[in-house]
Amino acid sequence: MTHTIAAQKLFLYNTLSRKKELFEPLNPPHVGMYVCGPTVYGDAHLGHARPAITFDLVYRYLTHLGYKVRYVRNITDVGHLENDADEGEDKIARKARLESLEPMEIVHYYTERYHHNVAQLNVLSPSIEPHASGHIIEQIAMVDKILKAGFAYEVNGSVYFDVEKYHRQHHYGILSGRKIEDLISNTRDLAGQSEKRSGLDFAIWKKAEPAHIMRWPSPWGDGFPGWHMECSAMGCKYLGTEFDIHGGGMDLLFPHHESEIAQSTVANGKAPVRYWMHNNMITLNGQKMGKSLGNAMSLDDFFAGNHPLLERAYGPMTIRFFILQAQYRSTLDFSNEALQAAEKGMKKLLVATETLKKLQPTPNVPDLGVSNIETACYEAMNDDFNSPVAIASLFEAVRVINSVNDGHAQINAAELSQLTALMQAFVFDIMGLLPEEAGSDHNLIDGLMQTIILLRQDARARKDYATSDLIRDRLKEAGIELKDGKEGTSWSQL
RNA sequence: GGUCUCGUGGCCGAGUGGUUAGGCAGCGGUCUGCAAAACCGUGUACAGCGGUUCGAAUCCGCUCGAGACCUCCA
Repeated sequence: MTHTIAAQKLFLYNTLSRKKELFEPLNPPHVGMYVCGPTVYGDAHLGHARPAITFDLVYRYLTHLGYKVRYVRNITDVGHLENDADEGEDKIARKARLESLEPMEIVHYYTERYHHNVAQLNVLSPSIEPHASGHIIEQIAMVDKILKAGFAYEVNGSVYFDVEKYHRQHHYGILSGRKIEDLISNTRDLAGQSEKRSGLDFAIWKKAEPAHIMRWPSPWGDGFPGWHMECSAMGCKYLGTEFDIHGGGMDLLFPHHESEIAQSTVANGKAPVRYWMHNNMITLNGQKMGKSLGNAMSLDDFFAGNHPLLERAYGPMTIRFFILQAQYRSTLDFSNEALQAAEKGMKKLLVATETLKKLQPTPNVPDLGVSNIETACYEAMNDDFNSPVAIASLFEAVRVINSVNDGHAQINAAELSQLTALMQAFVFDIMGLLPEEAGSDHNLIDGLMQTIILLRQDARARKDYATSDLIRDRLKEAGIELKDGKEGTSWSQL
């Protein structure tokens, strides 16, 4: 078999080194992967689909190669402040206040909606999905460790990480490439309002004001953990003090991931992550799509076509394919034209997988080059998950399938089974595309259609084209397309 | 202002020293009663200017343009 760990050398781009590196897990065949999940205070938008699908692809491909992946994707439900400089209101708490709900009602509601959306995108469920609010004890323990190590200080019930002290012994900026001198000079002056010794410092535990609902007792009084703490604490709990892959959006690179490294390094005595992976943003008219920018398009709106910029609705698989047609480290600009092109291309690919099932092998015919296509698919994926190049190769396979189906080429039995396995692996298992839902009443419709087709056949035999065209046109209006092929007429839903 | 990334044909999007990316759209052909689908063929693409090189979209420099991060964001 070609798709084994031993046979494939996987290179991935490590943000830490800014280079593509050979992937060598700490404890093969096990792989630990942590990905920053959503803060559940609002509906998931197109931007959330990017990391969900990107790391779903990583998860699926690693699994395909034979790795045993423990995939942890968290739910942020506490500590993520609205404005910050570590001064704003908690995002969840704010939403709860605005809607007069318990914070956990907000969390539950949006978590379920997130789950529903990513399931629509055929994103596999992670191995573990920890909530920040369920790991307060672990976070307190970590804050305590950092304090004891001397890299944090308590002020008035809050605990802050001392970035400058950390930087004297380690390297703050190792991930983002930032220079601490620049950071110091660029940090907003808080005009002495802050308890922090330096604007660079960040809260790892925050005192809860009396009105603050989301609060837990701690050695420093009632409060809540700082946002960066959760990933450090939960990553460590489920994947160990050092694990293989940490993923997330590029916008989390600084300060979130940089601070995670600092916290974990101090608490555990070593850098937590070997390979950092960051997906790029989805843009709208060239500008990043983001909640705070007010240009986010929710996934529900997308699937329903309810947005002024949408010419019509797009299915979840169209969005998945659209995202996979760009390499995850490139920005991807939204447009109706691009989405419609993606939709057509995907349909062509999926139809070919159906056509493939009907192909018959021919004895003693030369190879059509399926092995080359297979090799190209693996090489693309091994090159930092280059899904667009892999998809380009799959279209080569589509050409082969259709040529055989049209009788322009013949395929031998060995290649036919190789091709079948290849398409199953890459289209469905790795890319995670789903065939169009046939619907539970497909058999009923097919029965009706066969009758209609028979009647139309009769009309055509009599050269009564007015009738045959009327049938075809009316069906098209109803969403069913007829195609007259050599071996009779077939139908498909538009 | 600082740090960084990017600018590829009508649209999207790979490639990163010499060799076809691919999809969508367009054009021509085959097939078809006509279509659709499919197949075959078809595009003086690499922001501009200069440099390195036998050779640059690919390396270097400058110019212009766009974006990201530096504050919450996937």
